[in-house]
Amino acid sequence: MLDKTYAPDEVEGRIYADWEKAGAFAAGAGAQAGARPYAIVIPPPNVTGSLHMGHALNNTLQDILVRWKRMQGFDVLWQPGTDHAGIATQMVVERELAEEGNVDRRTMGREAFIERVWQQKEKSEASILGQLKRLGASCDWSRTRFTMDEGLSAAVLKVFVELYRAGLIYRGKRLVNWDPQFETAISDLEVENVEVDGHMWHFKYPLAGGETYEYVEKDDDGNVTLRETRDYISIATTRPETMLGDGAVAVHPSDERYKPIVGKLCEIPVGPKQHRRLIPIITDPYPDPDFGSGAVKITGAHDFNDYAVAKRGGIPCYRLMDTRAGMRGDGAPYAQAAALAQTIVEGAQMSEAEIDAINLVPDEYRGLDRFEARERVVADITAEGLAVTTTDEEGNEVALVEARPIMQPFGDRSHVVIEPMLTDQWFVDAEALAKPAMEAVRDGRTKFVPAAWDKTYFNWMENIEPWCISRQLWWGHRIPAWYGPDDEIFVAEDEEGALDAAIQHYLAHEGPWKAWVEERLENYGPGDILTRDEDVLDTWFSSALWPFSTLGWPEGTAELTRYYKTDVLSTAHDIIFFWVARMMMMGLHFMDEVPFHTVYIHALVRDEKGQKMSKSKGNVIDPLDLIDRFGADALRFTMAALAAQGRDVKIAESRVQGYRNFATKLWNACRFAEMNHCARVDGFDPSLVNLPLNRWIIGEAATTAAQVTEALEAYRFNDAASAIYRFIWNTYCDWFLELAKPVLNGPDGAGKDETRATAAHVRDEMLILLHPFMPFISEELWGRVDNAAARETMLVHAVWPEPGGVLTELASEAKTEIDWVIELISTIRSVRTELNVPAGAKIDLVAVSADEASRHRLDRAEEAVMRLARIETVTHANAVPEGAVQAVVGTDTFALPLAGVVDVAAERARLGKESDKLEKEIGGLERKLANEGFLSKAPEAVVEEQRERLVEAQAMRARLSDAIERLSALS
RNA sequence: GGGCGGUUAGCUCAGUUGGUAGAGCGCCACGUUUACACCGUGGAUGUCGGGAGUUCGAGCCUCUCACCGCCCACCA
Repeated sequence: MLDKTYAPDEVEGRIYADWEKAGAFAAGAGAQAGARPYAIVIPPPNVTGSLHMGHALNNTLQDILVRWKRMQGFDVLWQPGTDHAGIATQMVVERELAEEGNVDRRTMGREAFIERVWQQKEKSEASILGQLKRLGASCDWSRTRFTMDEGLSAAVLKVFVELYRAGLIYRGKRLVNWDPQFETAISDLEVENVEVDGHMWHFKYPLAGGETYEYVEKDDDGNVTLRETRDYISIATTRPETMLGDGAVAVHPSDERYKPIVGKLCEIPVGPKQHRRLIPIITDPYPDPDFGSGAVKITGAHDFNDYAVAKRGGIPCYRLMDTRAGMRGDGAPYAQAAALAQTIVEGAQMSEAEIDAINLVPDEYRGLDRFEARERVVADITAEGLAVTTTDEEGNEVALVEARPIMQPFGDRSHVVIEPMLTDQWFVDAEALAKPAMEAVRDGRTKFVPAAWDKTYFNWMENIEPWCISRQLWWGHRIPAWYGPDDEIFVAEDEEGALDAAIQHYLAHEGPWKAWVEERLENYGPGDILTRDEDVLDTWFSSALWPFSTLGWPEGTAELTRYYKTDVLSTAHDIIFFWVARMMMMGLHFMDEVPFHTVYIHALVRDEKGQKMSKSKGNVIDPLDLIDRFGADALRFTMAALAAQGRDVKIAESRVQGYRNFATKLWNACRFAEMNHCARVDGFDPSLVNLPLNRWIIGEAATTAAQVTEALEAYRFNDAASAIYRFIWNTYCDWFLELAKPVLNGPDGAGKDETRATAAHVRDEMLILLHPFMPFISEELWGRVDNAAARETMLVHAVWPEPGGVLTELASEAKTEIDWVIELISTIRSVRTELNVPAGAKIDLVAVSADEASRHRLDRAEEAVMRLARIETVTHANAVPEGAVQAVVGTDTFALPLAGVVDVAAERARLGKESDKLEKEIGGLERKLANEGFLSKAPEAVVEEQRERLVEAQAMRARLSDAIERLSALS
C-alpha cells in the first residue's frame, strides 16, 4: 500500500542505484534487435564547480531525449565526461592555494602545481558527476571520459600534428589579446568588450626641427574657419601611456589640413628631451578626418587597428610592456596588469642598431602599472605645456580632457583590461576549416533548432579570424612542438619523433648547427638538443574533438563506427562559437562527416525577474537545493515545461512546487487505483473494451501518446510536458477516475473487471509517457504497484507506444458520449455555483424531451452524474417544469427545479450574461456569412463550419429566451 | 555601426501552414464526495505595444514607429 504522499528523498537514490546495478544506461541497453543507434555526447562540465541551473536544464533535456529514444528501442548511447577547462581550473586552484596561505604556483613549480590540479580534478569530477546522477541523468558512466585522459590526449596530439603538417596550424608573431591577470594570450572569444567611462586627451606632437606650417580648417561649405601657423600636429588618444611605443602619426590621404606635413617627422612628447624619438607623419585610409583632430598615433604593438596600419605602412611596432607583472606585492586584483617594461622592439623594419639606440621606456616609468603610467604621462605632458588646452568657465586655460564612454576589452574570466600584445603564438587557420563547416549547415546536413541560430553561426564563420590556440598556462595539453638551437620548429606526437626529425634535419644541412648537433650527440646525449614549447593548448581545442575523441578516435573502435555521427547536440547559444562551430570544423576535417545532425539550442536560465544569475547579484538558484526540497522529478519537469524555444527561461520556485504537487497527484491516482484493485490483466487488448468510459480513456491516452511523441520529435519539450500533465491531471484524475467510481464501487461483474483492467492499463501508459520527464517517481510506481514482480522490464526499458490513430478512432463515438457527460456535469455545477445553491444541497435533474441517444447516455452515466453534480433524482419530461432553471448541453435541454431555492435576480443575470455572449457570437457569424467575399473565397469547409456554428448558436438563443420568459413569469 | 529576438490576462509565458485568444501561478467564492488540502468545484480578468497595409478574414503576413533585451564590431 502506497503512502499518502511521495517522498522523493527516500526514493531517488535507491531507484538510481537500481538502474546502475541493472546496467540500464549502458550503450545499447534495452535496445531491440537490429536497433538503430542514437547518440548524444554530453557537453562536458568543467572540473571546477558544481551543477548550476544551466546544467540542470541542458542535461534534463538531453536525458528526456535519451530516455525516450531508449524506450523506443533505439541503441542509445549518452556519452558522458568532463572538461579540464584550462584557465578556469588553474584559476580555482591558484585561488585555493592563496586561501590556504600556500606558496604560489611559480614557487611551487610546474610539476607540483599540476599534480595539485589533478587532485582538484578528481575531487570536482566526482562531485559534479554525482550531481548529474541526482538529476537522473542516464549516461553510460562506464564510458566516462576526461579531456586530458590518455586517449583524448592522444587524439589532441594527432590532430595538432596533422593540422600542422597540413599547414592549418602555424606559429607566428602577431598581435594577440593578452590577459595580464593570468599572463597568457586568450582568443578573441574570451574577450568581452564593455563600455566604460573613459577619457580622451589631446596632445601636441612638435614637428622635428621646430618646423612650422599653415594649418587651415574649413566648414562643410568650404569657408575658412581657422587659419594659424603651427609647429605641431595634434593627436587625440585614450591611451597616453602607449605613446612611447608610437611608430608614426597617420592622417587620411584626403585630409587637406595635413598635406603640408605628410612625410615629415614629429616628436613623441614624452620622456627625457634628449632621448625623444622622431616618428614619421604618414597617410592611411584608417583615420577619420571628422573625428578628433583627424590625426592618429600609430602604436602597432598595443592596438589592433594600429597594428593593421603599421603592417600596411611598414611602420615598426614597439612593445612597451612585459608579459610578466613581476613582484609588485600590493595584491590588489587590478594592479597585476602588465607593467611598463624594458625595451622590447618587435618590428621587421628596424635594424638591430637602431633598436639599441632607442631607449623606449624612460627610467621613471619603468615598472609602473599601465594605469599609473597613464597618469604620469598625462601629468608630464601637461606640465610641459604640450597638452591641447581649452578655457574653463572661469577663463583659465586648462588641458582638454573629454570624458567619453569607450569600449574596453576585458578578460571573460579575469575581468581585467586586456592588453593587445605582440607575441609569438600558435594559430589555427580557422578560415580554411570553416568553409566545409558552413557548407554542412547550408545544405542541411546539420540543422539548428530553432533554425534562426544558423544566422549567428554563419555570421561568425564568415568573418572568422585565425584562432589563437596557445596559452601560457600550465594546466592543459602541452603543445607538441620542440625547438632546435636555431629555433627551428619540430612538431611530432612525442619527443622521440621530434628528435628524429631534428637530427635528420641538422645532419642533412651544412651549417653552423650541424657540428653542434654532432658534438651534442657524442658528448651529452640527445636530450639536450631540443627544448619543448612551454605552452599549452586552448581548452576548446580538445573540446572540439569531443564527439569523436570520446568514441575512441584515433583508434577505429566499434563505438566510433556505430555512434558517429552522433544525433543531437544540446547546448546554450553562448557556446555556438566556442564549441559548436569548432566541433563542426574538426569533425568534418578528421571524420569527413558532421559530428551531429541537429544542434538544439536551449534557452538561458534566468531568475524570476529575468536577471542573469550571478553570485555577485546573489540571485543564484541552486538546483541541488531545489532537488532536496521538491525532488529531482519536479525540477526536471519544470525545466521541460519552461523550455519553450528561443527564449530565456525564467525560473520561479512556485513552478517547481507546482510540479512537485503534480507528482503527488499522480502518486495518489495510483494509490487510488491500487485501493480499488485495478490490476493488469494478461492479454488485455485495449481495442476490445466495451464501456464507453473505458473506450474513451484509452482513446485519450492514445491521443496523448501521439502528442507527446510528436512534440518530442520537434524538440518541443514544453508541449510534450503539458500534454502529459493535462492528461494525467485533467483527464485521468479529474474525469476518468471520478466517472469510474460508481463502477468501481458497484457490484462485481464484467463492467467492473473491465474498468479495473483499463484503469491499470492506462496508468501504465501514463507512467511510460511520463518517464522521460519524471524518471524517479514513474519507475518507483512501476516497480511498486500492481504485481510489480511480474513486470517484464524496468520502466526505463519499457516500450514506448507506437504512434497510430487506431485506438483514437475506435474511441471516437465514446468520446462524443463522455464529452457530453462531462459538459452536462460541468454545466450543472456551474449553474449551482452561480445561483448560490448550497454545496450540500441535492437537487433534481429533469431531461426535457431528450431523444433516444441522449436518454441512453444519461442512463449509462446516471450514477456518475448524480454523484458529481450532487443530483437527487433524474427524471424525464416533455416540457420545462414551472419554476425550473434551464441548462443547455449541446442540443439537449435540462431543467433544474429550483423554485424557492433560486435567486431569481442571480438567475436573470446569469441568463442575461449568457445571452449577451451568444448575441455577440451570432452577430459576428451572420456578418461573416453575409459577406460575399467570404462565401466565394473562403474554403468550403470553413464556410460550412461557420454555418453550423450559427445554427447551433441560434438554437441555443431560442432555448435561452424561453428560459428568460419563464423566469419572468415566475417572478 | 551591423545583426538577431521580444512587446498577448495581475505575474511568468504558450499560441506550428492566417478562420476573431489559452495554460500555470496568483486572485475571489464555496467545499459535500472510499485517492489526493502538495486537494476539489465554480468564478473574474485581455482595444494580443501604437499606426498603416495585404486579405473575405490578421495575435499570426508586409511596412512603419515606440520601447526592452541580446550578440557582433577597430572609431583614435
